[in-house]
Amino acid sequence: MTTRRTKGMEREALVVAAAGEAIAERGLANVRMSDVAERAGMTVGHVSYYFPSKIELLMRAIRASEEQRWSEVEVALARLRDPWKRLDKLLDIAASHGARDPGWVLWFQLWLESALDADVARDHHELDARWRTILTDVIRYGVEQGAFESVDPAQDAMLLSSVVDGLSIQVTLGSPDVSRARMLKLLKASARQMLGS
Amino acid sequence: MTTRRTKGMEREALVVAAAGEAIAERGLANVRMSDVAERAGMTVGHVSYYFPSKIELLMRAIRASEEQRWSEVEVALARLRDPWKRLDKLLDIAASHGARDPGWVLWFQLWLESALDADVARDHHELDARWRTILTDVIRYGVEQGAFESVDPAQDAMLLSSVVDGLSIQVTLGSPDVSRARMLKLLKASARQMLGS
Amino acid sequence: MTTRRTKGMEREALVVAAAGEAIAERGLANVRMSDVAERAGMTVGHVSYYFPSKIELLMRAIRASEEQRWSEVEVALARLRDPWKRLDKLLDIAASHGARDPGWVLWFQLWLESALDADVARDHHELDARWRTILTDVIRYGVEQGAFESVDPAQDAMLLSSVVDGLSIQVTLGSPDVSRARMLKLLKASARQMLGS
Amino acid sequence: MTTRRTKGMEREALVVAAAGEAIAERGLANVRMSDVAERAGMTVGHVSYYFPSKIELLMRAIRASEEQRWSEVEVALARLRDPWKRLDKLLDIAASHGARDPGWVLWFQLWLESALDADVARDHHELDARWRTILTDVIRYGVEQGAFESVDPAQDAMLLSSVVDGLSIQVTLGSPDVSRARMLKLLKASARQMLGS
DNA sequence: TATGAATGAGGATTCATTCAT
DNA sequence: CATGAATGAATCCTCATTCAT
Repeated sequence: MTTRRTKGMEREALVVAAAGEAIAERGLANVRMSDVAERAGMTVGHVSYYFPSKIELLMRAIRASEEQRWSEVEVALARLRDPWKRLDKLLDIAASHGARDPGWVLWFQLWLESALDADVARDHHELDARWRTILTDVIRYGVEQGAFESVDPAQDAMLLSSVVDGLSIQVTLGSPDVSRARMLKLLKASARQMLGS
Repeated sequence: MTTRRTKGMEREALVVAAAGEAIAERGLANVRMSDVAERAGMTVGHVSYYFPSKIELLMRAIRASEEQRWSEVEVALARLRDPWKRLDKLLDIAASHGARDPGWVLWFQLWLESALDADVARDHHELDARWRTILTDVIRYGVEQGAFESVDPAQDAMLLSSVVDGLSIQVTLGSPDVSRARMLKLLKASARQMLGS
Repeated sequence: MTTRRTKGMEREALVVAAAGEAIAERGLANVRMSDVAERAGMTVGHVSYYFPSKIELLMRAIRASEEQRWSEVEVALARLRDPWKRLDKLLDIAASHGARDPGWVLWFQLWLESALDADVARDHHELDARWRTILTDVIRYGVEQGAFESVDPAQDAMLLSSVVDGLSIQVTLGSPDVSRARMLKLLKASARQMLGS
Repeated sequence: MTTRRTKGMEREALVVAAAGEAIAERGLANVRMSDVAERAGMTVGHVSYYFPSKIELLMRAIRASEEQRWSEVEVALARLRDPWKRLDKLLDIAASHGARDPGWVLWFQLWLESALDADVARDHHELDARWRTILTDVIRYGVEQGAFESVDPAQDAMLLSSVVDGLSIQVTLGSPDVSRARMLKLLKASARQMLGS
């Protein structure tokens, strides 16, 4: 049963997804409303009908991408009881999945735009804080379970997520020096040194 | 004595510097040839005369910015004999100097463009490798002096520079959670844990 | 008792009124079907359902506005027996009521459109002639009553209504030189010089 | 000798003239930048190069049209010594020259826009005041020469120019009741009644 | 009747680049 | 070397109108 309402929402999500893909591939500045429209299988006018301004559409796209990854994390972590496995899984999901990882390219975009526009910066801080909260929670869980040693979980999360960012940049850019496998090894080693008892 | 040649080079450098500033402030996509021209005190036509294409100008600007920071590093490190002081100084120069640090905004731009364009990616790797080489050399020097303990200086440089990147992103974006002072403290602590004997 | 028919007519009138207000405030060219719809408390689709074309709606709006003022005149004049009072009252109603008087802004619009479109010009002449007829009748009434002296009432009406137009333009545009009060004084003085015996 | 500068000014004037014609013929809202460009024999981009916004171009066009008529008046009046001839000549130039008189259609446009936009209103008042000043000066000249009788030349100018406006509207709209000849006769009669001794 | 999603033609504006001077 | 007028393609956005529900 396809009511008008659900149809509208489906198409809206379609547009957001199309925009996300396009930005990850070509970069915000090079994405045309017509590219998004074409990808979403509708007319330019209609994309504008949903999203009156280009920047608005793009912000939505980035947020949608992150929300999807968050729920992925939630599902994955809920299954794991062992603190180390839980942490490893989180790093696995959060860190870049390889050259041109769309999610990470969106972050590159977000960093740049945040540096230029205060409104976007607010959005960035929110998204960023969310990831750090997730990591902090995982660390706290490990401490509670007696598996991790951490005097300041929030600070450790900050440091660890910085390493995730730094190495993911390399991986996303296809650095010859850092494969995804090596990145994960380094991340896990860092985590063990930081939290291991 | 101002020959035609030196005059030409001066103006060229002027244009490159102007472009760098403009990109750091407004972002590559929002910089117009006329912005650059205005900043450099010349006409659009003349900027085009020096740099036939926009993208070429922009790449030059980023490279010039980095080269300046490298020579800054070279001068500063040459004066210091103590390995820890040398390392601290390097981190001090390399890490972000605060919200909207122009040099770091250019890196944001570079990461993004590298993800989208293979030619730019090559340039990025070169610039990035250069920084890592500098850090590796500093670590090796510390090991030679008996001050640092490092089995794999290149790998430690990779990890440490990742933390620099990750935290500098926060500082450059004016994160309420990471001031420059706190970032430097965290960086030094990380370095000590990593290399301290 | 609200039959389907009366309900339809009510809503149609609502749309026409909304259109009139909108045009007076923003000008025909800047009025969107959606503006009218919003004002009338219905959807764009529904406004289009009543008025298949935009121009048609707008013409209707102007005519409706004038018809309302005519009946206002009719009611007011019927009560007055004294020729001078009747003339003064007519001038009072017909002349602009101040800066941005909606009725007069619609006339500005009508003059412009009439100059560009022969169909509209026909409508304008009709509306304009109607006003002049009303004025001519008032003058004739004054002559019959022995109060006015006029060899050619139609010509006097033409002249007097020209002054009304000319001064009302100033008042509607908020000219610092002509307040509504001063305009009325000038109008009455002109009338007395023209028709006074 | 065609320098770059004079060439630039010529083309700018060309654009302004083209815009004026186009607006008078089709109305501001229906004039496209491309219409103006085509008329002026250049590209749309170039018209925008001279006039960054449409409204700006249009204001310039109206002002240019009036300035031309003012200098026409100046030349014509300078030749005439007789006060009545001078006044008649002014009315002759100022009043509408027939159906669709381009200058008057521009005034229709100006009245409308002034009612909707305060910035335009300021411009209108300035243009309008200029005409009234010219008329006032002509009346004062007549009084000085002992030919006219006027207690308040400014007020008489206001009234007379109102009649000019009111009748010119009729003539410009091709009213079957007012030919240009009849308008001029009425205007001169009004002037004589108002100022005649 | 009433809705509002969808269309698609079109318009203003921007801007890198060229080129005559 | 230097200018800046001129180009014209490209792009975002608007909006009257249609039509399935």
